[in-house]
Amino acid sequence: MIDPKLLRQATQDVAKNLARRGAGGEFDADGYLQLEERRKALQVETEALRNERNTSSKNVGKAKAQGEDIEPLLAAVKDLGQKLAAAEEFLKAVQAELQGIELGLPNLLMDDVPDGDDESANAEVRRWGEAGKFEFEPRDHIELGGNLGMLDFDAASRMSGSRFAVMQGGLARLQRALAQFMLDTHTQEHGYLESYVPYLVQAHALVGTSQLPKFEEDLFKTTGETPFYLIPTAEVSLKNLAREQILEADTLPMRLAALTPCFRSEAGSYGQDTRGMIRQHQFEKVELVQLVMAGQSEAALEELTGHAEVVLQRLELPYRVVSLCAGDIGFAATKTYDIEVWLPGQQKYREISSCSNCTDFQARRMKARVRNPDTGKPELIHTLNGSGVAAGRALIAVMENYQQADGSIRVPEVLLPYMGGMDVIAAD
RNA sequence: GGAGAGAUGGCUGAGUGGUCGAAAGCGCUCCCCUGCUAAGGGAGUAAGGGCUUAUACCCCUUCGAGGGUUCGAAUCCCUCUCUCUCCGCCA
Repeated sequence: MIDPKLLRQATQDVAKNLARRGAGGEFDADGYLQLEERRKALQVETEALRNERNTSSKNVGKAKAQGEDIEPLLAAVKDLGQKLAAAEEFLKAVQAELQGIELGLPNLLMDDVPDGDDESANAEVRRWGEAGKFEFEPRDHIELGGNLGMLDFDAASRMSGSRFAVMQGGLARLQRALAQFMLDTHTQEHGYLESYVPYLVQAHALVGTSQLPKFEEDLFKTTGETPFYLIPTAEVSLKNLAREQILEADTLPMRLAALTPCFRSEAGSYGQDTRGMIRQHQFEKVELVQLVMAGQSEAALEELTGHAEVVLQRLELPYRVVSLCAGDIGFAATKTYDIEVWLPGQQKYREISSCSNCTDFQARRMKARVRNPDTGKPELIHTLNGSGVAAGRALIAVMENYQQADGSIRVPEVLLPYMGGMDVIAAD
């Protein structure tokens, strides 16, 4: 949520910033200001009425204590209650309407976010590694996995439908090895606290991280009296650890990491990446989260992105980092770097990590604060997150980049300790 | 699933209809005292919002959540949620 104070004091500036997002940034500034005018009038009126009622009631109490006749006092406040109730109802409605608007507005963009409508306008920041030269025609992961007999989409679809995969044998182990390696790297070298967190959360947690109310269709939801949502990313669970907390300053920056499955309904992505494991309803991901003091989030974004890059560097996977343009950047982010890994089978760079600075946008929704040691006052923290990285996509990248002419897959050096002596994944 | 107990400020914990946003303690901040340290004395210390140039004053809200009774609710009534203990079941 954008700071409501900013929203009403610098409405046109906010509108201008949001407009950079194109389709996602619609904001009826005039309508908002009108509504805000009504809110102000109603709130002032309501609070004045409440003040009157409170004072009167106290006088009743005093009079009663002194044994005076309270009947005239009671008569004086008789119709106050009704007026107050009516005012409160109006105010509540206007506030709800305002909040609805506020919850639907995306975060303000940082100035250095490039202009543009879609991913074609994303700006490449840097490249690492040499996009694979093969002495043979590289296969994609679908063919590789199928030939190995370790990747089965048919079996998955028979029980679960499309966008699921079954992996077995060396491939299943390779994914586990990747996840372990990533988690170890981040916890042992980058200072992240390994965390096991709920995979099912309630709506308010998702409102906090801003998947709700706007993006409900992307989520899986359970039935029952209190519905649960399956987390689309561990970002939700990790960030909500700070929900409704006033953290001590010396606990920041807080670096949190978790390996979890992620569940996405992929509504609206019909026809995109229907083949293979790129876009699944369920996938494993190591997520990195940082909770920092305001003012430190810009540096933290660079750092966190670097942490994700280390994983790809150790795996010797070529990648590039792009800064997402205004039209492509996520709802909660003020700035996002995507890390795209080279996939020889597609001859393309594909997203494997997305690292975002969400400033105080989510913290405001979650009421996640820190006590500023200088002022003694609570202030909103800044939240950041990034994949470190998506295990399913890392598996694809390893398969395609480490494939050999005979269709076997070499195990990357850094994964050997996790593979129980297996250095090549080959068909039986 | 059954029975019982509970939910109050950063923490512990008192408070059963009216100057209670809330005793006391801990913690924290500042001051005093004392060679240092320890101990001691004093003062201050909830959050959110409104108004506002203002982090000043003033006002409103909040004692798990939501309803209700009342001129007035932390306190009474109803519903819900969560936590703890015991039993049952279970990985």
